[in-house]
Amino acid sequence: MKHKKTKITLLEVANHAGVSKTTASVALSGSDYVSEETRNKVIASAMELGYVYNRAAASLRLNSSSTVGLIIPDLNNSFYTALLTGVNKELNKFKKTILLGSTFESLEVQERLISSMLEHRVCGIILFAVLGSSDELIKKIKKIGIPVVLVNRSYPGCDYIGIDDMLAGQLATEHLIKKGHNRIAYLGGDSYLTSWYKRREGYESILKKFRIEVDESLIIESSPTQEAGYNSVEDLFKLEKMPTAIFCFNDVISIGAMMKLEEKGIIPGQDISIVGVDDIPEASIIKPKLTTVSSFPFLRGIQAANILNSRIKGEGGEPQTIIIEPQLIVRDSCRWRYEK
Amino acid sequence: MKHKKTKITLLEVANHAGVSKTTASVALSGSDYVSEETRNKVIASAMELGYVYNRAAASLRLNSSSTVGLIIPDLNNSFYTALLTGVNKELNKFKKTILLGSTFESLEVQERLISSMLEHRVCGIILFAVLGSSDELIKKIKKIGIPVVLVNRSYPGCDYIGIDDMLAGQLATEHLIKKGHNRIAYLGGDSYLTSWYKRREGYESILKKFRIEVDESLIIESSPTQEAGYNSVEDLFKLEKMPTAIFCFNDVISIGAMMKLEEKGIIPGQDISIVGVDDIPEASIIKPKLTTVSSFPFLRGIQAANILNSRIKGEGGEPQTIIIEPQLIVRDSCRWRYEK
DNA sequence: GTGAAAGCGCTAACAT
DNA sequence: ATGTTAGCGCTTTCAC
Repeated sequence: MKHKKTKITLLEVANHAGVSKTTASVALSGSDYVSEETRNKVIASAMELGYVYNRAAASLRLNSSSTVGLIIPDLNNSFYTALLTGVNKELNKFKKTILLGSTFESLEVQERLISSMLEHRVCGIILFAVLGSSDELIKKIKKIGIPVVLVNRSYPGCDYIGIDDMLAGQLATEHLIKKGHNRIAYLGGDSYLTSWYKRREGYESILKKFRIEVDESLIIESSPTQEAGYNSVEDLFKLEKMPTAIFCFNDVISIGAMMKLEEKGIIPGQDISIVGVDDIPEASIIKPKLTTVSSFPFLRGIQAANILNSRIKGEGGEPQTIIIEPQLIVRDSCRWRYEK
Repeated sequence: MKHKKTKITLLEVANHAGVSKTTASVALSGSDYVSEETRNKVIASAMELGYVYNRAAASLRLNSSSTVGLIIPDLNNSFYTALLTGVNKELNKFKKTILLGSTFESLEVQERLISSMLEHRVCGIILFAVLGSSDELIKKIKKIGIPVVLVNRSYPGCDYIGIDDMLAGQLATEHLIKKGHNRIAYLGGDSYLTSWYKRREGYESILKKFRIEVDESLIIESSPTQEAGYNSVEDLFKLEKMPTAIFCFNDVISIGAMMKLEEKGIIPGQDISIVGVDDIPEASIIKPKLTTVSSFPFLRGIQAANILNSRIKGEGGEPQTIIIEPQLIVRDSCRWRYEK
């Protein structure tokens, strides 16, 4: 265990097997330009010598690696973890490894992360861009020539796996209205987010459909985190008249909001109705169980990985835009409300 | 955007700046063996040409990369995500990137993952070994000569960041006993896990201390997942006499158990008391809020990253064993129980 | 079916 | 302070 064993190279394997480097390489790569017999010989030698394939060398030669960069804003939001799980699961099948980066909502970190991945010669990037990302960033990656799959925003020339955010807003709002609410807040999230804007459009369109006036004071922005959700409820209390229902930008905000409401003695699902978006695992753990609009993070992760993989293999065609239809999941956080 | 731009290499940057390749390399690496003036010239050229450092080439040359392998069993367990967050946060500081792998509790996947990371020439590995891992595995990595930090088990020659599992078991059990319980189950987790065994030791030691007989039928094994926790509660119902309290192997099991209990009309924190281990974020979201013994996953992630980093830098010394003292976090899932 | 040889982009002696 | 040079281990024509 003391002496540094000098690393075994392909050449040594070849020598040991009594073939050339080329043959050894070909044999190990599984191509069938070698006889079965030779291949077995080579494999046996590799095993015996404890050969470890050097991907750095291969990457250099090939000018591309077998790693995929995945960049998400926040490891503590289960939405992203679910996405990550999907990506991971699918990429495994293609024998690709994930180079992971969490930006923690910082533009600067995101910039660094992307540079680093480019330096690593990742063969593709799945990017959940942080709030306020410039187009420059994406342009920079595209210029290098590696495929990019976007999850939360579209950009010309990139594949995009999104949900129909407007519909998400509509589903949530309509559910609330049908439960008898007409004073519905839209809580949390940032107007810089395309998704925020679209969900708001959905929200307003339904209000209009039911001839309910849009009340700007019921639209409250925040960052898209649980903590922000918790804090932003304060703004609701400042209103002369509390809403009877809240459509939250996403589930983590819903959870934060529910906690604050409860602290203030307002019981969610009883005194006030709540709908979130995403359907993260916590949504069915919290009490009352959260009614939410699923945005299928796991599924999107799988799809993102698949599209990226086909791009990496050079399968061309126009950039794809996949818009998944969100789905209302009714649980226990909304109650009937009769006219006061 | 059409023509493939041929990649800029260090040589081209050097030429453009009117210096040699070496000088360019040294200048960019931030060493101060070049004049400030030269460095600036080189940096300017690199920027202008859009140079992207090729880590594959550097890795090959250096025979080591700037990536660290992190292997965890389950991305869907927040315990691991918290650990990951800590590792990620700390590694960022050292400009290292995470090559992530989730084994999903499969030995075979773990094997593949480790091989892959070795091929990538990661400069170190943080390993949360899956249940049933053989020593061979770790031996294999050590033979390559890269440092390994273990999180859930110790192994000669490796650093280890664990918690005092026996104490965790004691803390939980004692809390329950002091609340008046004397029929306490130990639910979930697998006896193959060192941590399971140690927590059981703690559990039994406290029972003995209070002269309560150990009842084997109250010790129920399962895999360490939420779903398993949910299912294993069934076994409790089969007993002639239900326990009045449950010490769960970890928080996800507690959560699963609580869900099942509730479905059966037994209200946790009221009809039955529950204590978990880990203190994952969900513990304070679920209702009743879960009383648990914190195992400080985030902190352990940070420490693991730190130790690994110092090993990578070649800082020697004996393998460290850091045992963090778990801490009882009292919330709402345990109630006083008076003698019937 | 197999081998010889070139070269990917970088770093680190060593020389100047 | 800067340049010359020799590989790191692999894949891939192109011969045979």
